[in-house]
Amino acid sequence: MDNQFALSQMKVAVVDDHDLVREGMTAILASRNVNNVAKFSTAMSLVDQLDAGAEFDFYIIDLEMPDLDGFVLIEMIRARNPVAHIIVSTVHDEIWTLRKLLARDVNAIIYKSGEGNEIITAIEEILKGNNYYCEDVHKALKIADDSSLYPSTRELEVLYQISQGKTSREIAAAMFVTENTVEAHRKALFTKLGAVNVADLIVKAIEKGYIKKGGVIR
Amino acid sequence: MDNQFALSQMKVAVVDDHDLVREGMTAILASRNVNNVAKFSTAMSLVDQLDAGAEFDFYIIDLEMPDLDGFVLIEMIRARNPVAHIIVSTVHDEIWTLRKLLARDVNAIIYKSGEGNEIITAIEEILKGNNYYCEDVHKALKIADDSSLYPSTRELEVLYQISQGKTSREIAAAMFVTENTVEAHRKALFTKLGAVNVADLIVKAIEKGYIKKGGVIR
DNA sequence: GAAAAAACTACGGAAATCCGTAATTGACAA
DNA sequence: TTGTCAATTACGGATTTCCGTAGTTTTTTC
Repeated sequence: MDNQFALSQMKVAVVDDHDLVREGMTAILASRNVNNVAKFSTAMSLVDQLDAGAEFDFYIIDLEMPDLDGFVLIEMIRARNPVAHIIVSTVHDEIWTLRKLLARDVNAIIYKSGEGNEIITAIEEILKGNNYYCEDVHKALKIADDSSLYPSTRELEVLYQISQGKTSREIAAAMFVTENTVEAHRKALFTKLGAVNVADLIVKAIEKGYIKKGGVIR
Repeated sequence: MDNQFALSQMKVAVVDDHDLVREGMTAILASRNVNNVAKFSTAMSLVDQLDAGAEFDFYIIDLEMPDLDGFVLIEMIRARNPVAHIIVSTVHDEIWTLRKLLARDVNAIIYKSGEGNEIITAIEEILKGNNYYCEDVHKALKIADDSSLYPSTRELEVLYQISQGKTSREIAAAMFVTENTVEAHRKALFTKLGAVNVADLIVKAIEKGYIKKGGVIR
């Protein structure tokens, strides 16, 4: 089987609300003779097409879209096309996001900041029967698996409460534990994130993706 | 003078280290028959070309590049081509970024998240002799001009230091003022951002774009 | 079923924060 | 020129954070 030939035969759906990204992705695919590309600026427009009988070999999707949560979209695609090859192109390196994507067994994860032809590599690997996760994903997961650096669930709960402006006393009340316990978790967070005070803690937590802006940690 | 004709005649330089953005921008320009586009993945590769005698009508540049600060690039372009039309395409909505861009009198500011053909609008406006700043820029500046909500320069300096994990005492030493002064600025920040403590202050400051989150993200 | 990790509790004390309130100086604008 | 505003300084006191150290209980994992 000629790989180059197989690649150019693929039907691809690109879902991204950013014009720039959508056009860029299409241009990169076109440079490898992948011309059968359908562009969608909203999640629902793709779902509508699928319900109307459309089928694609690859779905390149963004996680943040105005009309639908990316994870919901993944499940909607899978419901309509169980063997769908799903490639997630994102800017999120939060460990939660990655874990949720792996749990949903997406076929590839690449960052938008990566090299353009990484998308080609991803498609080729999937055609060979492999999954493709970019280098930074592997790195993030490696760090996360090192529990000496990665906060526990309980600690992340405290972290979230801190980010909401709660004091240790308030957090203790909300979590039904003593203030001492909260202080212990707080202490663990400091050492694990290498922070010197709350301000530093919050900055580092956001940098490392433990807190999303305005979001909930799951 | 036919505007459509003028547009398609333009020589454009696109500088962005992201493959996706560079290709996307080029594709959008091509859709309006702007085909004389040179792509640069680093700032210095453009500067080298300029030194070798190249000239462009429009420079579409990103602010964050691995090899050179965006503001430095702007000045290097202007030094080589004083009447250069510079369009900044960015993700930064921090108010001082915008202020610095306006101070350097760039011809257009657009966000990467915006509509694709906004870049066309920008070029057309510049050809008419106007500057073009996207809607969100106007909004950000409007909020910033409401001084009752917007921190002063001095307060922003303190805010930055806080985000670096510095204590009031350390900040006072660094800024050559008393601890009391720092506390006063800190207090003003709290009321202006509506924060209840440092953790909250940092979260809100990042949300509002007063602090950029350096490092890990993207 | 034992070892390891996570979760919880405790406490004393130093350091830093947060709060209210108030006053002075200099610059720039109506 | 008079008034507003940014920037500065001041202080006492309550609250909260931060640090070190140390122990118990529960849950997970091999």
